[in-house]
Amino acid sequence: MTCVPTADRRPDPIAEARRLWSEHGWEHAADGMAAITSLMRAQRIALARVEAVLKPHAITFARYELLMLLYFSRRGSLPMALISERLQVHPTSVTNAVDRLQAAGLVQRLMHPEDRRATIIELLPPGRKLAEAATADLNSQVFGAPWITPAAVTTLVDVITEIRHDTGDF
Amino acid sequence: MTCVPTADRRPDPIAEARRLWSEHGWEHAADGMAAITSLMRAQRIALARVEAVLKPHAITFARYELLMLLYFSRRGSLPMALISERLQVHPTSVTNAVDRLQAAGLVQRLMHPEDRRATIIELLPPGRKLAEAATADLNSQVFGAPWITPAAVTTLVDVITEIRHDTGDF
DNA sequence: CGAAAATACTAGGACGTCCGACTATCGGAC
DNA sequence: GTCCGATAGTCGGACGTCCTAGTATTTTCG
Repeated sequence: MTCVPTADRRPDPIAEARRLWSEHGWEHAADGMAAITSLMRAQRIALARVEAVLKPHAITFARYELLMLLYFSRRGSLPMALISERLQVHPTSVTNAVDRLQAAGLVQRLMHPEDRRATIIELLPPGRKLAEAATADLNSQVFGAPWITPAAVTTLVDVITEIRHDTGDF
Repeated sequence: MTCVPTADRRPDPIAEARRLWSEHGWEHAADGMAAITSLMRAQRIALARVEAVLKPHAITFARYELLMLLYFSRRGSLPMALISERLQVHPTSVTNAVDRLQAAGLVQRLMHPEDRRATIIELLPPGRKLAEAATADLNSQVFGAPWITPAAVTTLVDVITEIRHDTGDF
């Protein structure tokens, strides 16, 4: 048992909300509410941790993800539409990220040789270097750090994978 | 076993990334990377579902949460500092949300009778009405909907609660 | 009692995400 | 062959989140 009430331990706001939901006759929706609220909060916590590590590299998680996608691609370049699909974000979000990465000299826009509508984004050497350095830091300080038990990590991935699959995410 | 490859089922981008992480010698960090990436994606999916239901009410989830906090308070009013603490968001985010709620006539700013630094936010009748209507919709269409198995929902909450607790969230 | 530290809130700005609208370009269908 | 729908990207705007000041007050303490 943990959770011994101490002066500096505030009660969990989400557990409180869940209790209130039940008391108001919304028992059937209490867990769902708690799940979604938890998701929102956990995402902000995780993002803050990641961005703190990324900050010295002058990059954000959104841009890091794009960089890694290019990093893992065979030619080090991908069309924007494919980036949008893989990252599962709106095309305008990709435009936004690419603008900043390009301004930082990390990637380059090239025109597609066969489809003049499409734009190819190419990872430049500085971008590749930054991707490797940032990954080393993230792996040691966040992804591979024991901030939570390994079992819980895999459980989390499994549950979310189920959700994502059931909601047609892939 | 699910996941039979079909023409309209793209491979899971996160599972792909996890595999690449392992292949590049980052096995120790692969699960952590997958967990955080999953969290980011799941949050966006959940938020999109919630906001779709909230849209007809002309409100966002952030403002809905603030409204519900006031709704559950004894006097129907709370100081901004307390709202910031309970919602676990930055004070400026509360200012932002209150500005919009006030503009919509859903809440009201009052000055604290004893501390002239503080501001009390009071839920107005239209705000209370909207909170009830929005909750009814959310409970039936999202929170209480079988978008995922009940067991998975509670597992999700449990795991995230563990993460939140371990990271000092409460 | 008065100065320093803590607290409450707001202003301005950076970012990411999405939506709707708009311009090119590609591909079929007739 | 030409027109029309689908596709690729970008632009402008709305929002939420955070951070860094900056202004009031209140509290603490020398």
